[in-house]
Amino acid sequence: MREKTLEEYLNCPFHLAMNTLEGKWKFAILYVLLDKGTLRYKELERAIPDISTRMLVKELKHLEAKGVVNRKAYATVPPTVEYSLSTIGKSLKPVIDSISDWGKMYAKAVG
Amino acid sequence: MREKTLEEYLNCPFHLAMNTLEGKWKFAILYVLLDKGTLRYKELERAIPDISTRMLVKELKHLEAKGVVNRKAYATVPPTVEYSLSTIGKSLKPVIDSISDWGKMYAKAVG
DNA sequence: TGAAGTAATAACACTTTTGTTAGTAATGTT
DNA sequence: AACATTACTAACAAAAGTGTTATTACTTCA
Repeated sequence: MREKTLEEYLNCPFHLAMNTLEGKWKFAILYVLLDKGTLRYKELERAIPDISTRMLVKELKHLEAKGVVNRKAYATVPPTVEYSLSTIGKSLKPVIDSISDWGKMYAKAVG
Repeated sequence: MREKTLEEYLNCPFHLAMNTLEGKWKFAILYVLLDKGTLRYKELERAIPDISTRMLVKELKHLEAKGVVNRKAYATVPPTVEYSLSTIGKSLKPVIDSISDWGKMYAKAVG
């Protein structure tokens, strides 16, 4: 069997998925959007205590670029921008549940 | 409903599980050990091209400390140290599969 | 006129993660 | 006597991730 290159390791489906899950804040954003559906930027900020503007904007842009989050802007004053999960974003739910379930199981197992 | 604190966000089951999955190399280590069962340190090193000694040692220690990996040392010369997955480590397989499956699906969906 | 509100952006600093290079101990093999 | 082998360790450097602070534009409300 052929050796896997570093490229293949890092661009494998696992890491592709991890791109939308890893880091300090992505889970919180996905969790809130899964729970609430559609939220304005400010509502997201309030729903995720302690996140900085910088990180919230950065992660939203990242998730939008990946097609996981939808962004809709309205020409109001003050501005209105709504964020929600795309269809593919919503499909992350069972993955997130699988990860969380293991975490619960692990917490019990190790005490 | 009470507000979640930052602590609760970061020590939640999701992030607890992510501790054993995230980063550049943990997946490769888990993947190889799931596939091959038990491997000596040097065999792991050879099975994961481009990983540095530093990172391999560091991640193995981390995973061992989390109870995910077992380490067994023999008093030979040169040293023999065998690594394998613990029972709870093996239980990560369906989680890893779930993440990878989403990655495959995503790759098809976005082209 | 001035303050309040929303959705950002930019510059800089700090922290965490990862990489690089060099080296160690012990013994069997050449 | 020198060398290869294994499983590491330590010091330092670079890169990536995250945090802090200040600032913007526009309009409505006080």
